[in-house]
Amino acid sequence: MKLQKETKESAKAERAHGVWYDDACGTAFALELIGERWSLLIVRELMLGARRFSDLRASLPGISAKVLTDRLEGLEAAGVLLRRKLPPPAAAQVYELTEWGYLAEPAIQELGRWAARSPAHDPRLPLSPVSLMLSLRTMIDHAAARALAATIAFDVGGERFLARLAGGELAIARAADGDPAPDFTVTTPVALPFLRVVYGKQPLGEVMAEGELTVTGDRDLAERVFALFALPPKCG
Amino acid sequence: MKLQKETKESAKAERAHGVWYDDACGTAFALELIGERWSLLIVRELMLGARRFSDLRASLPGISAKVLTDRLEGLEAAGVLLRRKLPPPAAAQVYELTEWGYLAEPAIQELGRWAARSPAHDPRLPLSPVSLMLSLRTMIDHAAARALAATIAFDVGGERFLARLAGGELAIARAADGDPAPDFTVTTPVALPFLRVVYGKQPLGEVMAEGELTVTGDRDLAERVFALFALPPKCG
DNA sequence: CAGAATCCCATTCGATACTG
DNA sequence: CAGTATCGAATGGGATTCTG
Repeated sequence: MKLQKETKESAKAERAHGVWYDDACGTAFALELIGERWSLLIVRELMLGARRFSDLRASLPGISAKVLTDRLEGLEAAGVLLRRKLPPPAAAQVYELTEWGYLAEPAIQELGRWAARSPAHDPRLPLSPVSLMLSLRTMIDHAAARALAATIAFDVGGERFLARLAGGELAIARAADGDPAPDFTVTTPVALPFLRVVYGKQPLGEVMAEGELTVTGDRDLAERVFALFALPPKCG
Repeated sequence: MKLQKETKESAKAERAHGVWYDDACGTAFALELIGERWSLLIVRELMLGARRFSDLRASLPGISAKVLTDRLEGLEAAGVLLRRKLPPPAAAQVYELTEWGYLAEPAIQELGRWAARSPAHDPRLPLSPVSLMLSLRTMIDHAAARALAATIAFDVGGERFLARLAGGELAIARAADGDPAPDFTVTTPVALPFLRVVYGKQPLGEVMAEGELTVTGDRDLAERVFALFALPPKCG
C-alpha cells in the first residue's frame, strides 16, 4: 500500500515536470516539451520576436488567461522561452524564445506543410499576422526565388514587418525605425485577401478592387514575388 | 441562457471533431489532427508498416487500451490511418497509415531533431524498435553516406528490419521472406547498447564484449556505417 | 494592463473487469 | 487477442475576482 502510494505520488510529480511518455525518442521528448494544447502555437507567435502577454492572447483566439499563464510557465521551465523585463520607461514584461526555441521553426514548418496537404484543411479561418508571415517563409519556392531580390513591407492588421527576399530565402523581422525603404508595401486588415492572392492565385487587381488589400510601390515586382508561393498539392 | 447553452453544445460538438483552435495556420491544423496526447507516437509506431492493437500497446509503454482505442478512432477520422482486416487465415486486424499519413515522417523527424538538442534530453530511457530505426534515418549524415552502400539486417528485441544504405539515403522496411542476404546483421534485445555505439561513439568491440549486442558479417563495413550517425549538437 | 488566485464543472485518464 | 464497459481520480480550462 505504502509502496503503491509512493509510486503514485512520484508519478504525479513527474507529470508536473511533463514526463508523460517514458521514451528516449526525440519526438516523444519534443511532445513533452511542446505537446500540450496551445504550447506550439505560443511558440509560433513568438517566432518573429518577443511579445507581451496581451499580444499573445489577442493572437490566439480562444485561449484563456489561466491557460496562457500555465503554458508560459511550462515553456519557460522547458527552456523554450524566457520572460524578460523591458528596461524603463517601457517597463513591460515580454516573452521571448531562447536560442534553442527559435530552432523549432523547421519543425513547425514541416507540421504546417504536412497538414496543408490534408483534404480537410480549411484555409479560410482567421490567421494571425505572425502565422501569415511564417507561412510565406514556409511555402516559398526557394529555387524560383533565387532569381529575385526585394524588400517588402507588410502591415497586417496594424502589425508591421519587413521582409527581405534574397538568395532564395525570405528573411522576416518586425518593422523597426531604421528600416530601409521597401520596394513595395502590402497593407491589409486581415490575412485572408492576401492569402487569396498568393495561394489562391486570384489576380491582384481583382482582390485590390474589393478594397481591403492594397499594394503600393513596385507593383510589377510584387506580382513576380507573389508568384513564388504555392500550397503543397493535396494528398488523397 | 438558451443562447449560452447552444453555444456550449456546439463548442462541445466541435471539440468532438477536434476543432480546438480557430486558426487557418497549417501548424494549428496539424495539432488538431495529431496534437492529442499519444497520437503522434502512434503515427511513429506505424511509420514502418502496419501493426496490430497489441503491438502498439507493447511499443507505447503506459498507454491504456481506452486511450489507444480513442486515438486510433481519431486518427482514422482524420484520414491519417486506416483499419484493415488481414485476409484469412491470419484474419487479424491491423492499423496502417494512409499515403498522406506516411508523409508525416519529415515532421516527426524535425521534432525529434529539435528536441534532441535540448540539454534536458535523456537518451537512456527505453526506445521502441521502430523509434530506433527511425532515429537512424533521421540522424544519418547524408553527405558522408553517399560514399557507402550496404544491406543491413536488424533484430531488435525480436522485431526484424532490413535497411538498405544507398545514395546517401537509408531505406528501412520490416524484414520479409524474399529479403537478400545482408552485408552484416545487428542483433540486440534492447535499443540502448546500439545507441551507445552509434551516438555515444563507444567502441563496438567494447559494447559487444558486454554480451547484449552482436554484429555478425562484415564487421569492418559495419564500423564505417555506424560512423555515419551523430546526434545534433546540444544547444544552450 | 499583466497576471495570480479561486472556484467549479466537464472531460480525460488509467485501472480493472468483462466479452466475443 | 482486440477491444468494450465502468468507475473513481486527476486534470483541464472557463469564468470571475483581485492586485500591483
